[in-house]
Order: sequence, then C-alpha cells, then structure tokens
Amino acid sequence: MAPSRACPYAGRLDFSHEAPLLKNVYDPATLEPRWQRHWEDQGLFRAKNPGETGFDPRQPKFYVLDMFPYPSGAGLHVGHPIGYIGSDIVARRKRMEGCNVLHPMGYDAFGLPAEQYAIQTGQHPAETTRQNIATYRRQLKALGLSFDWSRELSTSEPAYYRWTQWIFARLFDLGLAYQSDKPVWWCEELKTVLANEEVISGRSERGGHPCVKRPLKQWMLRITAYAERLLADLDELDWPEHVKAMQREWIGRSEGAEVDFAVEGAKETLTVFTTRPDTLYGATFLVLSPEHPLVAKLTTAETRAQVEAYVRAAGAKSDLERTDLAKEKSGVFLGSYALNPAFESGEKGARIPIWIADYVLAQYGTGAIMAVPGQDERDWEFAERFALSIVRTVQPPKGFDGKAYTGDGPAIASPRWEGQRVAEAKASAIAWLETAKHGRAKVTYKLRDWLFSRQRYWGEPFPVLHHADGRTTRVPDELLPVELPAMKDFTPSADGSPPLARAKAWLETKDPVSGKSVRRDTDTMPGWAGSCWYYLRFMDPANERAPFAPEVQAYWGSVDLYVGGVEHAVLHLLYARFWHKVLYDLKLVTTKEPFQRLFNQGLLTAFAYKDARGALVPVDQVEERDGAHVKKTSGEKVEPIIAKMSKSLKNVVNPDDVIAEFGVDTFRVYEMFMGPLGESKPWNPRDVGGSRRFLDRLWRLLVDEEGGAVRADLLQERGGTPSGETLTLERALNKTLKRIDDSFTGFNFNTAIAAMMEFVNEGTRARAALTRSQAERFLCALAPFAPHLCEELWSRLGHGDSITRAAWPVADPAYLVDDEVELVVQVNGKLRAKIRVPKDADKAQLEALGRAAVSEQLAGKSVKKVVVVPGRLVNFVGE
RNA sequence: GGGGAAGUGGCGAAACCGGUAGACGCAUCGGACUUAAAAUUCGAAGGCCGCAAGGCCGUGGGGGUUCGAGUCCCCCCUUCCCCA
Repeated sequence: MAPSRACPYAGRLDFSHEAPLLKNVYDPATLEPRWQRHWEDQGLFRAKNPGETGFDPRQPKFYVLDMFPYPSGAGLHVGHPIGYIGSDIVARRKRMEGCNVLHPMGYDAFGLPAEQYAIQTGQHPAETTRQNIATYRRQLKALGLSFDWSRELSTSEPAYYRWTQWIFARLFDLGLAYQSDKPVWWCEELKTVLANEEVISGRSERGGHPCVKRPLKQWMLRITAYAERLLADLDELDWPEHVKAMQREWIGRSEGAEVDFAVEGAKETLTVFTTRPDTLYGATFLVLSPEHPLVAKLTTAETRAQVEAYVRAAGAKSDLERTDLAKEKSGVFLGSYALNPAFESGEKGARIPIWIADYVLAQYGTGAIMAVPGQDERDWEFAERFALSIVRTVQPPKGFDGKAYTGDGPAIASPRWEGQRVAEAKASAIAWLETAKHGRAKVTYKLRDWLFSRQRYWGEPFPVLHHADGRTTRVPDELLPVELPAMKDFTPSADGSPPLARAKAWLETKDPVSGKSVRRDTDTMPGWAGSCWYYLRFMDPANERAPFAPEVQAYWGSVDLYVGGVEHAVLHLLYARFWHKVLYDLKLVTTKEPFQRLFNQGLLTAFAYKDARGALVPVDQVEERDGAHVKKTSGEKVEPIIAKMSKSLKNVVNPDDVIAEFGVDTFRVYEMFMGPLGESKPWNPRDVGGSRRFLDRLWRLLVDEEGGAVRADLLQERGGTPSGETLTLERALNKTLKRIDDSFTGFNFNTAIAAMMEFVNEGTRARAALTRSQAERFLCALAPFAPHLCEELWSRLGHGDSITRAAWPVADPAYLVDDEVELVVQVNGKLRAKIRVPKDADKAQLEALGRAAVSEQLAGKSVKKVVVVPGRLVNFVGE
C-alpha cells in the first residue's frame, strides 16, 4: 500500500453526522464473505464424477489445474495467486458455458524446508505443515477461487502417499526403479544427496550450499528408458514453444556412432561415442574422462604419479567448471596408445596417444571421446596446448582462417568417403564401421536416470524390505502405506546416515511373506514424487481401493489447462510426464500425456528500495514525496529497484492487507488488469485504487444508493428493438463482450477489463438508457473476474439462483458494426483529416468524400495515386 | 559463445492481417459540488515551436522494403530467461 496515504475510501465509509447517510454503498467487507459462505453451503463448485447423482454424461468436461503450492511458513504473497486468479476466471467461464469443470487445489507438502525448520525449532514437520496448510487454505479461500474444496489433498498424508508408494511399487516391478552406487551429488550442509538437476554450478539449487560427488547407494528411476517418447510426444502438446525447447534440450538427443579402438599391447578395447563418425580419419588422439574405469590399467609406470594427482583434482570440480569453454584446457598423457581403425596398422596416423582430461565427462556417452581437432574447437585447443597433431578431414570454405572448422563441406583425407558432404559422409562412416565391425550407429541422450532417494525424514518411505541375503523385495500392496515412524529428532547423523536409521523399532521388521527378519529402507523419496501424479488423484481423491478409479480417469482424461510458473519447465513437468507414460503402459490411464495445454504466468515483481549505503529498506518504510522515494522517518532518498518479491528484499505485499483495504474483487481485477497474464510486471500499490473505482462506478450505475436495492427502472425489462442511446449502449456492450471473449485466447485479461471499464463509463454517461437485459449480460461477463460483486448485483436484480449457473453472454454480430465509421484521410501518408462516412460507402464515394475533406492540401498538387482501404483510410499520393 | 523472449508517455499498458500510435488505468493539472476537505463528477495532457489556427519530431539506435512500418527484412545496443 502507498504508506503515505490514508485509505481513499475512509471518507465514504465514515458515516459521520454530516455525511449524507447512504444505506447502499458498495461494501465488499460484508458482501464478499457472505457470498463465499453461500458458495460453500450450496456446494456450487463441486465437480460431479461419473456415477454420482446429478452427473450428466452429455455435459462436456473441462479440467483446469494450478500447480499446487509448497506450503511455506511465510504464507502467500500477492505474486502467488496471479495464476490462480487467471485459471479461476477460465474455470468460472467454462461453468457458465455449461461444462462440468474440475478445478481442485492441494498442497505439495513433503520437502526440505519443513524439515530444516523442524531441526531448528524442534517442532515436528507434520505439525508445521499442518499449520502452514491452514494458513494457505484460509488465504486461498479469501480469494474467492472456485475450487472444489471437497477434493483438497496433501501429499504428506498417509492416505495420499500410500498411493505414491503404490506407484513406486509398479516402477519397482517393471525394473524401472533400481539401486545403484555410482557417484552422486552430496550436499554436506543439507546432509543429503541431490539430483543432477538440483545442483547448479556445484551448489544446491535450494540454498546455494556447496556439493561434492560421492559414491553412495541410491534409488534410481530409469527415466532414460522413456527418453525417446518424452521427446517425440512433445510435438502433440499445446505448450509454449520455449518450454518444449527446454525439455528437448534437457533430453538432449544426439545421433552418432560408437567406435571401438584397440589398445596397443592390451586386450581391452576403448569404445568412444561421437556425433561425427565422418571425421574418423582426423582422430589424432583419444581422451578419457578421469573417472573412466580403464584409466588405471592404461597408465604406465612413468606417468602414474601425475595421472593420479590429476584424477584427484578433477573429482573436486563441478561439471560446469570442467566443461567451461573459456577455460584453459588441462590433461595428462597416460603413456599408452590406441589404434585408429580407419588406418591399417603401421600406416601413418594409426597409432594415437591416449590422454585423460576433465572436459570429458564420465556420464556422457561412454566417458571417452575420439579427439578430432580439425573439426572440434575444444579438441583443437587441447591439441594446440599439448602439441598434438591436427588433421583436417572436412574442406573449409575459401577464405576460412579460423581454427577448427565445424561447418559443412566435402570430406578430405578420408579415402572411404572422400568428397562426400557431412551428412552423407556420416552415413557412409557408420555403414563402414558396422560392416568392418569397428563400431555401430548409436543414439545417446543427455538425460540421465533420475536419482530418486534422499537421506531425509520428511518424505515418502520406500515400500521395500532389505533381506539378509542381499535381496530387496517390496512390501505387498495391501500393507501400504509404509508410514513414517514418529520421531522427535530429525537431524541427520554426522556420518551422513539418514534420520530413519535411528528409528530402530520401525527399521527392524519381519517379512510378511517369509516371516524372516528384514530391514526397511532408511531413505525417503524426493519432493518431486508426490507432484508426479496429484492431478490424477484429484479426479478421485477419496478412493481407498485404488489411486483412482479407471472409469473416473477415463472421463476426466488429461488436464485441459495447466497453469503455473516457468520454473517447473523441466523437472516437475518431465517427471510427471514420465510417470504418466508408465501408467499409460500399464493401462492405468487412457491418455499419453498428463497436461494437454500449459500456460506459464509471468513473474510478479515489486519495488524494493536501497538507501545510499546500498542497504535494503522495507517497502512499508518508504513513501513518495515530490516524485522522489524517501525514507519515511529520515526523509533520506532511496533508490527504487524492481525485483521478484521476497522476504530478503523486504518488498513482500500480503494479499490479506490488500483485501482488507479494497476487497477481493478489486484485488482480482487489479491483478488481471496489470497486463497480460504471461508477462512479468511490477506490483504498484498506487494503481490498485483504480480497479476499486471501476467496481464502485458499476455499483452506482445499478444501485440506488439512497433507497432501493437496485435502480427502480432496472427492475422491469423494456421490450422492443433498441434505439437511440439504448442502441448505442447495445453496440458498446456487444463490442465489449467480443473483446472479453478474445482476451481468453492469449490470457490478456487486461484488455477485457479495459473494455468493461469503457462500457461502465459509457453506461454512466447514458444512465437512463441502460436496460435490465444489458445490465444482466454485463454482470455475467464480469462475474468470472469479480464474482462476489456480480453475485450481489445479480441477486439484487431479483435472481434466486447463483450467477455461476447463468449462461455466458455471447456477442451478437448484428451489433458489432456501426452505421457510420470514421475514415482517415491522408496526403502522402500523413494524416490530414478525419471524416465520418456511411459504413457501406463504396470506394469511389470514399475517394470523393476524402478528396473534399483535403481539397485545401491538394490544391495545386497533382495526385498520382489514390489508396482506398474501406473502413480505414484514403491516401492521396502526389509528387 | 549458442538459443529464446522483450525494449512504446512520468508509470502499468493498448494497437486485429502493415492502415488514426498511446485505448483503459495510475499519477499530475484545471473546472463543478462543498464553509472546507475527502469522495464524486466534468475536462486537459507524448515532445518541441506557436496567442491561436497549425506545423515539425516521435514506438531502444542505424539502414531498407512500401502509397503507408510499433508491426516486415538487415545490422547494432540494452535487459531478462534457458543452454554451454
């Protein structure tokens, strides 16, 4: 809020003795909670499932879903609900269009922050989560969002995670869940492992703590088995192109070949992956990653000390540091040689040295590359640095003076495919490798298997049992859920063993099949697990026999519109798609993809302030004086910056405060009026009042503030075709309805609200001409945006049923055209006059009318050309 | 380094297919109402020159295509996002 200003409505709501006593002012503080109670009592937003009473199979279904929130301790700020409001508008409109709308909300409640908080405060995460959810629920309900609250769920409840474990059991049975002890990212600060995608530049994505690679036994999910389908099926989705592009990049498909290199004086072969098999003749050395299993074996006595030191140093670096292009290349010669299969042994170029270098990563391809400096920039740099030979095998274009040439061109120095261009040469090289048995065509993906365990308490326990003989079996479905044991201390042990390892009574158990002693798994699932399928549980949230009934899923299909932040473009959306495809293969769901249409709302930013020393000043301590921002107390000048709302920037605005001052409908209208939903824009407390004034004006247009519930003349409908001012209003209304409709395509509701403001202004100007029917159609169109106010006015107009059940108003094309249109008259492309012309005037008439209007400017000039665009302009082009 | 999105008044923004740039709103200024203020209401307002009529300039910068470019093409600058 603009802290320097008192509430601008204080005057209106202050019934002091001198103010005229208005019984009927717009008072959102009383009417909004009343309508919210009404909606809840009537169960107006309950979606009907097949088989329920009142379910109508002829009604089209529409599933509109928000990405559910992680209930943090701070509660909602005004940036969170912007997407919820947008999706709510769609949901409410779809209901008015006669759809059976599924619009649920829940909580992604497992996760690290609650546990970190628990460790600090000693409060159980179940307890803090319960409290946080209560806050979220209260705030969400205050926003008047039309959720079907009977479907509310939380991923940390046993009734929910029972089925998360059940789905894990399916993955386990399919061999898609397995244990591995490859090196994984370990975060010392968080005392847990993290997935590759949760570590950015060697630091944890959450909290920015340093991470190191460590070998640990971990659960992995074989998402790579679905790489091809996760890639291919993107094509059919109605998603923003850049999100699809990010997923494609993340999956990182590359086509190429594996090539086997014999090692001189050893029986092992080294297999490398290359996307450029056509450059085989130019492979002048091999480079292994320092972690490659054959490094020790291929190291000679003379080089051993140096190699071992290098391997140690490389282990401490992050992938980003290792592959940074700007970085000086480093590496060590192992002392051994490989034989390039393109050459006969003894031929020049056949014997090539084997190096290790940290720019080659163990996880990608085979962890080894053939270096082709002539056609690869990094290899060129490496060759230059260590004086290794460089052979061009693709002819660069004339005048090329660079180093490595990576473009297209004819093959040279490559007898088997001499002269062929890159694409053709690749095919020839692969064909030759396969017949000569030196290699094979190969597709690799950058996508890695998903590291699926965390050494934490607050997550889903794995429904598995470890046997003394080393076998791992899963807990039978009928014994799920495996509930978290009650614990008081969640601190990870100093040795890194998880908290669950200390829950002895829980840990040691009997195998229900054999009766023998077994141990449970002490890891838990990562925070992503619950969100992988929550959209399915919403379809049938109370089902105790299955995660969801097949006929219910068959009815709701997939999510028609999924709204959320772009920060989930890769991880959540990829993981959920993976699980969905597994369920599809098991014939548990009928659709290939979970989310048909995706929309990303833009980031809501806010002003934050810095003083002269650069220290942050909380927003509520700043005011505007004479166009400058100053500190309230001292008058000291502060500099405004625009940034994401966050506690640390001290620029968080709480929706509770905005609602208390202006009402929810104003809040909803303002958030949508700020700009297109997809774009990021700053919250400006100064602007909120404008949205409130719009609703006030509407109220006064319809309500008799000094007496009746509505203006008396609106109680009865006037018949007949509109004429005069009423006709003008009818046209204005239909244009408004059209613009509102158009705004739903791109979620630029700001234009819809602008149109509605114009109509209210127009209506205020011609108050007496406004008919009941016009008022009603307008209210129906505004209802999804400002539902409480519209319900109130709708009921005051005498309707017993909720406006939610009213029909969505459609523009009548007959009223979208005017009798006269404004025409612009230009001379040489410059605006010289505006004239009003009949809408059906032909080109010749338009030219004549235009010529008359600019006769003065045309005097003495010769007109060479006349451009006439009916409905737009006439342009006279002279010399 | 590669890819993507964006850049329009003091501010948030609008402009369908190339056809009146700045709708709508905020802030600002002025009139009415009021003892006064608030609220309300009517009106002004991109910049420059001019008493005015009017003129010139103007959508990050530079070029181009066109009768006509915020919109299309080329080059450049800045910001944000993703990848390396």
